[in-house]
Amino acid sequence: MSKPSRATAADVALAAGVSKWTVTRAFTPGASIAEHSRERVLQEAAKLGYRPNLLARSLTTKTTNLVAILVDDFANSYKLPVLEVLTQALQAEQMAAVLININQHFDHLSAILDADQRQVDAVILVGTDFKDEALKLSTLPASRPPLYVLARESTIAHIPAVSCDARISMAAINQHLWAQGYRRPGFMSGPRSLSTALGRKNHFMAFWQQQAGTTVPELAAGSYDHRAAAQALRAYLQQTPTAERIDVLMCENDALAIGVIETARHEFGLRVPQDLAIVGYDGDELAATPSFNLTSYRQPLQEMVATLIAMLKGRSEARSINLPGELIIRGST
Amino acid sequence: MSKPSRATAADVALAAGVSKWTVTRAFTPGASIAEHSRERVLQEAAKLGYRPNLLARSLTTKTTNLVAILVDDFANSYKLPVLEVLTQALQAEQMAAVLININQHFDHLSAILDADQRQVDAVILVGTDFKDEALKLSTLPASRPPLYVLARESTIAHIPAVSCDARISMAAINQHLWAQGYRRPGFMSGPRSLSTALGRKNHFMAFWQQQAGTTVPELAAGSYDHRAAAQALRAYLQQTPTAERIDVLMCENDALAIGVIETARHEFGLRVPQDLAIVGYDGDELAATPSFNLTSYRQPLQEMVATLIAMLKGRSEARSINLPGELIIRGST
DNA sequence: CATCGTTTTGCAACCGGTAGCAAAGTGCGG
DNA sequence: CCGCACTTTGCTACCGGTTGCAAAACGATG
Repeated sequence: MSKPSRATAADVALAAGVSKWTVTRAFTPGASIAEHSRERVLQEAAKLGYRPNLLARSLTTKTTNLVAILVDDFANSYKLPVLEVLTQALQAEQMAAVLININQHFDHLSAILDADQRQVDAVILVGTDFKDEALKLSTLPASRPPLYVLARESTIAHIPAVSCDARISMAAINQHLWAQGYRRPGFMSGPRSLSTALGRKNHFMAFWQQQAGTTVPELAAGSYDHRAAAQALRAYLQQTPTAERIDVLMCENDALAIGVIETARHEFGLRVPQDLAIVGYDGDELAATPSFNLTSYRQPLQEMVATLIAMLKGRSEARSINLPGELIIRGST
Repeated sequence: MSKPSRATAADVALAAGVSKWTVTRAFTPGASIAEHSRERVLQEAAKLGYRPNLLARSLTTKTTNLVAILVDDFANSYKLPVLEVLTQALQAEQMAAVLININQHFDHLSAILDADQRQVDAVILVGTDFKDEALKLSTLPASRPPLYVLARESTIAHIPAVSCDARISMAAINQHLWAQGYRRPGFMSGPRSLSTALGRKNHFMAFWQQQAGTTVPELAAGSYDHRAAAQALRAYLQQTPTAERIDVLMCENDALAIGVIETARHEFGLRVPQDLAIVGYDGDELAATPSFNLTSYRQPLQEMVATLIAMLKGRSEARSINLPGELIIRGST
């Protein structure tokens, strides 16, 4: 009475004078149905405001067109464009994204189990990694939804990842820094994860070791948070005499780089890039503003997302892929 | 064989030597079931990796514990903390959020219909509004999921909104500006929506009209985008002689304010706050950094979200509510 | 040990669709 | 006007749970 319950296929069938199976067919692209009865059905459906219940459909088709997106790092403003591009690309494929917030109350495992119960078609880890939880992965039911990692190299065998090529990008950055005359580089790292073994840090450090025998000091922020970056820089500057300091700091991403610039300038009065040059990674829009004017390596976000979606739609083989991005040179180096 | 299909309640029932209805009861809090058989069932369920299929459950219970979150403004970095707080609060209630990207390919109406087909329990419009689409709302089926508006006043009758109180916040800001000696204020507005009739702009302008008979010029950015803000400021400064310019600019949110600061400083060489003072709105973390050091009005995000969730869980009456925030005075005024 | 109230369990029906097959309808050649 | 192939429609069964009621088991009481 007060809540007019939704019209069902049976209601439409009655109104259109056909069986409910014919109604389903009218809403199934490519189904075998006479043109005149499809029109009749759609007309009645519109009149009754009928739209197929996707829950019921999913129950039999075993596909929900839902993808879970796991995010654990809301302090990093680059997550916003990632979410934007990802949701738009999914929606273009008639899919939708369930955004799951990973934090101390809700870990990766709970999130995957939860997503699994909701029968999502896939789980995408966005710029996050399992760390030591990787081991627990084996406790997951064998029938869990397929996992993918976006914008971070996968540390877990058999889990495909789409990321920006660390080797190529670091080569471009190092070439630029070397050409600019920098000789005392430092590296600021984010969360410690197993992936560092393959990641940006190692490629960066290997270059300087080979090229000049330099051991690059690591400033460990511990997380991709500008406050953590500030803290790590503070610690380094306080315990390092001016003469021995690095002349350029490569930051694992833009969020760190921005924290570093802020702290270097306003807390230590350093000029960027004269006293300390800074390089970021991601290509966050914020870093492009005149205040920061940060040299950064832009990740090919659109292509990465397109590649990932091709995988999960089965249009392309699911395996880890590294794509090249683009070095954007600005005033911070 | 290759894909071990999920265990169902019937499988667990067989293993535990009970009927499938007993299995359901073991997973239903407060159901009538003997303790020993509950344990037996849970034990077998664990062994088989069984977890109830939420799709099937939702089909009969008519509740999905899914909420659609509609976002149309990914350029505004304040959306990230909003999403963080919102998803966390939902997850604490065993709910999950479907993030829907509103853009030129996918408008509000399509999003609501889509969410409706997925049987979401509610739709939350985050800091967005219908504008002229409000009219089309009547074309929605009467049985659509309940709509809520977060962080924006609702322009549509009967749709509850939880927002930051514009009257109180603007009074605090105006009092501060007046006390600081500013007398020639300007106002930068974002998207034109019907809600402006009730919103920040009118409260701001009304004060200056009453207090000093001043008509406040409006700099219309058209959207909450720092580039649009830059453009609007540029247009204003270029056509206004220095002597006639405003001495303080109230921006409808922090994203605009940041664009304004950037442009004023780096493009026009203006000092903030000496040549032009700036006030923002939201309390975005980014605005707190030394580079911007923006005076802003912090929205009570946690409380707003808690209030909204109380409404949609039916714990509190669903009606529009305005909550007070807090003026944070920094160096930009 | 019969009786009665209470807890626990089983069952038929249903939620709203889809798969796959069988029956009915249609058009065309001979 | 019949037979055949092809299109269209209807139907049974099922997806994996939940609802609400009836039957069974339990346990205390007289």
